[in-house]
This record gives sequence, C-alpha cells and structure tokens, in this order.
Amino acid sequence: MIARASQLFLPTLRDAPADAEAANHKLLVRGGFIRQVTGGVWTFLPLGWRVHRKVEQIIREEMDAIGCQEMLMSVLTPLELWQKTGRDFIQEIFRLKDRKGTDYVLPLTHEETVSFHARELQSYRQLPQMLYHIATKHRDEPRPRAGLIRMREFWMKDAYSFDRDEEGLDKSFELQHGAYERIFERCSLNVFGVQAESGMMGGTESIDFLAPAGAGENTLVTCENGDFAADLEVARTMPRIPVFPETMMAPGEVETPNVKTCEALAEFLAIDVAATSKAMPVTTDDGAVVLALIRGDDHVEPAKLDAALGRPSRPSTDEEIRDAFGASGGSLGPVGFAGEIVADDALRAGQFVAGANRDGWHLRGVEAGRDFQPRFADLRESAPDDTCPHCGGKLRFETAIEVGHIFKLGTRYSEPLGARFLDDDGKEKTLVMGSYGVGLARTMAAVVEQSHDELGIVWPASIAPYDVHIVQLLGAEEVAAQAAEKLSAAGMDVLLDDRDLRPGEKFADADLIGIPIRVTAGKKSLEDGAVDVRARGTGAERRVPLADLVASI
RNA sequence: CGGGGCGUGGCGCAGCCUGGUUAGCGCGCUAGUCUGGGGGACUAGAGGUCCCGAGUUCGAAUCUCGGCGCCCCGACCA
Repeated sequence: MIARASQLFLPTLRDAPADAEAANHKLLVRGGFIRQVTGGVWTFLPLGWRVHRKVEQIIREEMDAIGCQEMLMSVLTPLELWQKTGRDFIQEIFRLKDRKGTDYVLPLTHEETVSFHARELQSYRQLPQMLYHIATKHRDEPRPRAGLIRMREFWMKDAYSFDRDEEGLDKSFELQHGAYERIFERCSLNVFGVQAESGMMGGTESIDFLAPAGAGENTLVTCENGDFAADLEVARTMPRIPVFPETMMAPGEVETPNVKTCEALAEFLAIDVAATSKAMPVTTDDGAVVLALIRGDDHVEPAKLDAALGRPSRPSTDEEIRDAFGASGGSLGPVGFAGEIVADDALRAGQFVAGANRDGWHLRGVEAGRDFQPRFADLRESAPDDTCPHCGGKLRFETAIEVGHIFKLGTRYSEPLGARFLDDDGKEKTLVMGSYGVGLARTMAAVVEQSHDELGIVWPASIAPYDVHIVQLLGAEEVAAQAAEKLSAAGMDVLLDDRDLRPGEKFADADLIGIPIRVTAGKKSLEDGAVDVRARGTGAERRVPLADLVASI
C-alpha cells in the first residue's frame, strides 16, 4: 500500500517537549508516533499504532506457533474475583463502582479471570492448555515515567498455562521461554533473560527479560565474557578478597571515639574497610529487631534481605536500636546480641572488626561461628568492582527496561479460585499454572532506546511503520509515483512524502521517523532515470535505475 | 508519599523579583512572491481562559493564600 504524507496525520516536531528526557520519549513524540493525554496515559497516533501493531503481530505469531490460543478477556472485572485471591488490596489497582454500587477493578493482569475460566477444564485429558490475550492493562502507578516505559494504561500480551503437575509446568514454561527469545530476536531487541524476583505475583520461579537501554528501572549486571547476566536485585557476584589483619584468638575491645562509619573505622585502625563489618538493624513486620550483618564496604540489597527474612522489614528506629543493643548506631555488632542475626555470605570466613554494642568501642577479630551464631544468606548489593562468579571476568552495570516477565505460578491462583481437574488416578487436583507477560509499548520503547542516533529513530525492518520512505522532490513527482507503485505492487508498505516542503525538511523528517529504507526521487537522479536508495542505519546511498528498484531492495 | 523544578498561542522560551500602554520573541501555521537534494528569503496575516479559584489593589501574567496538573530524583513496582 501507499500512504501519502500530505494526507497523513503525522505531526512531527522540530523540538522535543521540554519535559521529555528519555530517548524513546523525545523521539516518539517528535516523530509523531505518540502523544500524552495525561500522566502515564498515551495516544498512539497512526504511525505509532502501526509499529505497535507490528510488535503485536510478531508476538501473536510466536504464541500461535507454540500452540498458545488467543482469546480476549474483559477489562472490567468484578472486585469479587480479586478478593478470592487476596490481591484486592494491591495499591496499584484502579477501582470503580457501577450505578448500583457494585465494585469493579481494572486488572493489572488477568490471572483471576483466566483461572475463573479454567474452572471449565475438568479432565487431565484436556491438559495441557495455554491461553493468551493481547489487551489493555491498567495500573494506578504512583509515578509514571520515561515516555512509554511506565504507563498507567498499556497493552500487554499475557499468556497462561495450565498443567497437571510441576513437570508439565516446566515444559510449558520452556515453550514460552523459547517463544520469548524469538519475539525479541524478531524485534531486533537485545535482551537478557535473567532470574528474577516474583514480586506481587507469587510463585516459585520467574525469568525477567531485560533490555539494556538509556532509560529504565532495572539494573542489569553482565560479565564481559558473556557467561553471566542478572538483575542487580538478585545478582550474586564475587566481592574482592579483603586484606585481613593478624588473626586473633579471641575478640579484643578497642576504643574508637567518634567513629561512626566503617570507612572512618578502617582509617582509624589503619586496616582494609573490607575487613570490617557493618550492622544494619531492621524491624520486621512482626515487630522483631533482626541484625543484618554485611561487610564494611558493602551495601544491603533490600530485596535480598526481605527474601532472606521471609518477611518485609524496615530500618529500626533509634529507640528500637537502644532497647535491643544497649548502644547506638555506629557501635553495633553481633557479639552479645540476643536476637536473630542474618550475616552475608562474605562474612563466612575471616575475622572482622565489629561494633562492641558499647558506644565508642569496637571489637577486633570477630569471627562468625566462634563469636556469634548467624544464619548466612546473600544480602549484599553487587558492586562495580566485583567479578563474575563464573569466570572472574569484569562486570558491566547498565540500566535496562523490563520488557517481559515469565512466572511459574503453581497453584497460587488456581487454588483460591477453585480451578481443579480430575487426574487419571481418579483424584481431584489443582491446576498448576504459569503466566507469561510482554509489554508491547515497552518493547517498542526499548527498541527506540537501543536503535537511534542524533537524527532520530532507526527502526528494524520487522517493526518499522512502513517498509520504504519515498522522498519526492520538486520535478520528480512522476518518478516518485512510479517508484511507489512498483514497491507497493511488490508487497511493500510505502510512505510517499508528497508534501510541498523544502528538501531539507523532508530529509530531516525521514531521518526522524526512521523507516529503514529511503528512496529519493529528485532532479539529480531524474537525469539518470533513477532514484537514490539510502539505508537509514548506515547512511549508505546508491543510485538505482527505476527498473531495478524492487530488486535492489 | 518525601525532595526538587515547571505551568504564558501548536512546540521552545522571555516577561514575574521591582504590579501600570495593544503580553513579547524564535519555530510552526495561513496567503502571496521568489526559491527548490539537508529545516531558505521577503511581505502580509491568523492564533492567548498568561493552569484554576479566592484575595490584596484604582489596576494582577506579575503580590498573597488555597487547589490542580506535568517533569525529574527517591520511596514504590510483572
């Protein structure tokens, strides 16, 4: 088909809106792909919607290819369904009432609804099943941000698998995993599938698909040798080995006046900061004060700490610390502390300087197992000078966009919603579920983040709004029309810029919009009965006779 | 929710501190002339609840109070 730019609703802008920071935000707005309606809520203009639909179609094809069946579930959902799974208290849910006062939610995902339907699966003979839909989701985000990266209304593909048992779930999960890799590959998006926290979804295992980008909310940690990738929140990397002072037979007190930080402590005692330990008292939701202990040069990763504790926690107040330790922050330590102690794995071996639980004093030569009895866990935040746990290689930290997330849910939803089936042993069992999500707009935004230059977007051919962009210059209207016809007849979608604008403006718009191939028809090429074909990505241009145009592309 | 910034034609901004003609500039838009392979030139135009409300004042874009919205950092987070 041929779209004439003179008739398109394609409002390109010379300047980006002042409030745009992220590349995807600036370029998609400038290029006339999207417009913001209100915070975190966007309209996809014709060009943007074409890209969105191409992403959608790729996802659809890959889902269909693994036997996942498309359907469409409602947006408006009775709150009652969410009360059954206990997710009705989630802050991010949009709620509303109808005229009779009945409560509804606009779902964040569709586990509840799909499980409601899965109650019609009654026999193991009907399993496994995989269902998906591509629809709008809503989240009352506390802070939408960065263009299409965190929206309050967005399209998601969410798929759900139903199996007899864990083994079946593993297979479904692997099928989806493979499909996800093909989806992002086809979108020319560089992604890393990494182990992740399951967050509010519950369940046992999950894989996050992180696309490195200039803007994003996750931090991706990768090894220079390509054998390690993880989300910072769960990354286990190798800390450097400390320089320990002389080993001591028993802890020895040392007066440390006005020393409040590990850095100051190390300097005062003239030792390696990594040979000190840092006490972080936290109070859990049941009111207990727990001592989290990490190395002096480390930071606590809150997600890891909560996972290790098995319950949420917050930093203890000064009063709680006084009561539990008899000392104040800066002199706290594990020796003599009566409560639960969780120590980072980095403290398993070696002797560290720790707070003495006496203001202004520390203990040298404190050894886990001998001087206090901790439970060990991975608590530390991975640091830039850590090394790869597999090969010792250097690590790279970069911001990334979470474009997809797949979960092994187990019976988290099927149980409360009563989605059961009769197995071949005649026993009634609960369906074992998985759920698999991709954000379409996020994928689009991530592609822009990864593929642009100072002039604009560089779309991969698979999701470009059009296949070819013809720039028609004065005096070459006829050739441009012929070129458009030929390309269209060959099955390509053509954007024909027939607007009465200066050449410079048309070229600038073409660069901004980022269609992979640009064909220029103007007086220069006219003399040769030819057009100029240019690749947006490389800038390489060559003159091609009209007759050879289709073949050359 | 905490911290910071901003709100003036479609976009980018000035004016506000120190209240006072028709609220200005660049880009864009309309008409015309020239021009025509990287955002050209000239001429003439159109387009504004100065975020909203209340107050102070003879007089408010400007000062005061209250509210709303947007952006960034953090908290939060399929």
